[in-house]
Parts: sequence; structure tokens; C-alpha cells
Amino acid sequence: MKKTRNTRQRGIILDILRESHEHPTAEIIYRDARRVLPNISLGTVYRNLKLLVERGLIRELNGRGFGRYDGNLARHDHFTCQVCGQISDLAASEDRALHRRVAARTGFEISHHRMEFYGRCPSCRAKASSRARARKPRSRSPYTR
Amino acid sequence: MKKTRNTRQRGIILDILRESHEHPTAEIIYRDARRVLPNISLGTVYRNLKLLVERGLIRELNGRGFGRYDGNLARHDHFTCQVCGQISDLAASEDRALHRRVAARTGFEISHHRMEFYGRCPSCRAKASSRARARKPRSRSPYTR
DNA sequence: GTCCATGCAAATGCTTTGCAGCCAG
DNA sequence: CTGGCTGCAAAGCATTTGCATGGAC
Repeated sequence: MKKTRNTRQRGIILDILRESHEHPTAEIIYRDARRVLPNISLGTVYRNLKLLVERGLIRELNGRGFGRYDGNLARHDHFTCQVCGQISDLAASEDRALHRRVAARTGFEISHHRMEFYGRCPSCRAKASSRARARKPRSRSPYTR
Repeated sequence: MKKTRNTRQRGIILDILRESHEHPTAEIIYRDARRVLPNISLGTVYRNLKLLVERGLIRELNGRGFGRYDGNLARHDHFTCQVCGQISDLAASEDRALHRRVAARTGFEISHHRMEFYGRCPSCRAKASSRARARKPRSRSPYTR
């Protein structure tokens, strides 16, 4: 494995990720890092995020949208609220047993999985039901042949 | 829902997606479409992919990398080989029961999930074991505090 | 002192958009 | 006819990269 140096920039980026539960984007990490190191550049943030992912020190989420990162390495899943866009952590629902089952069925050797749930979070459900109104039936799509 | 017309371009893009099991990128769809409609533009491909996703006629994969699309709407998961990059379909491992369990535990209302497995496919496993050689112990990372 | 990492800015590459003409309904 | 669609090209934007300098070890 290539040799790396332990720079201030790198350390700060890791700190931000570990202290945040927000699954921040590169841009957000950049903004936060600038509060400590006003001269850090976006390029450096990207370079380090990439390196930290390769080293397995952080994870990259690829559910909704572009590059969001996660400093929480404990096995866990994610839930994305389709109304407000908030991403929450979920305790892992399953793991080894699931992997074994799928591997046995398919012949793939499974190292890990990524599971993302989508739906509505409690607070968006509440808001929605308070203004529950008009309901149109969904029409048949024209492309179904 | 907005009104849409049924154009040749749109139909061809849908056909390509439905006939392919390769989870093609926009670029690949564009290349294929040009064999039938040499003048179709990349912009049109993107516009239609977006529209078809909104209409629920295709799915967008967001596992590894950028925009890959899937014309197979049946509930299924994906497996990505980390060696060769190939993406395979897997029969869905679970669904309603899992959603109910997670919903009960968290209070989220779950509409669907996305599950991606990562590891090595049978053919890459075979290749790897035939040249199994040097094994270096992984060194401790310098960033673990 | 070495050579990896940084800052800065230019470059890339995927995706989106504005616009005038086109064509499905 | 009407207004959604298309091709084309320019624009957007997130991410990457080249280069000279700086700093970790």
C-alpha cells in the first residue's frame, strides 16, 4: 500500500466526518474545514475524501444524489425521506446470515452490501396527514405495450 | 400528471432498456439508439431517461458510479463484482416483511428499498485463485486515534 | 533532504438547458 | 393547429488534474 503522510488537512477532514451524523457532501466538508483552515482548497478535500475511502476510513454513500460521505464505519443502513430529503442511520438489519444465503444461492462471494430504504419520515407523515386532501387515481402509462 | 407524447426516440430508448440486461449508461443507450435513429442527440436521451424514471417506467441504479439505468421493473437487487465491475441481477431477497420490521422499529413509512451486494463473481474468483500468491499483512492505518 | 500533499486554477466529463424548428395527437 | 419534443450547441457543476511550492518524516 502506498505511503501517506498525516497532514493537518487530512486529519481535519476525518474529524469532521467522524463528528457529523449528517452525511455531508464534499462542499459542506470544505466549508466546515475552512473554519479551521481558511486556506484549504476544494481540490484537497476531494483528494483526501478519495484517499480516505480507499483506505477504508470513511464510506461513500451513493444512494440519493452525488457524493455524500459517512464517517461512521459501524455496519448500518440508511433511510432517505422522499419528502424532506433527510438521510438517517439505521441499525443494520441483517448481515452475515443474509450474505451466506445470497452467496449460496448465486455463487457470488459477498464482501458487503449496501441497503437504502426510501419512504416518509415520521415528521413528514404527520405534516402530510394534516393536510390530506384531493386524491386522483393514477392513469395508465402510454408506454406499456 | 403532465401530458406526454409518444415519440419514436422515447420508444426506442425504452426498448433498449427493456431488452438489455446490462444496466447501460446514458452514453451506451445513446450509442445503441443511434443505430436506429442516427440523428438522435445525447440531450434527448437524458431528457427521456429522466422522464421515464419519473413515470416509473425504468429505474435508475445508483450503486457504484454514475447513472446506470434498468428497464427491469420487477423487484430485484443487484450484485456488483468489485473485480470486473459487472453488475448482475438478483432475485429480491426479501421485501414486505423486511419493510414492516424496519418500519415497526423506526417509525418510518417505507415505500421501497435498494439493496446492492458487493464482492467477487464466480469467474473472477476462479481467475484469482489460480494465481494466488504473495500475501502481505495489512498495516495499521495512521489515522486511527 | 525527499517526495507526498497542498493551493490554485485550468481542465474534464457527465448532465442540463435555451432556442428555433418539428411533429404527434 | 398546438404545445410537447427534438437536435444542436452552449452552459452548468461536481470532480479531477497539472504544476510549482510547501511541509511531514
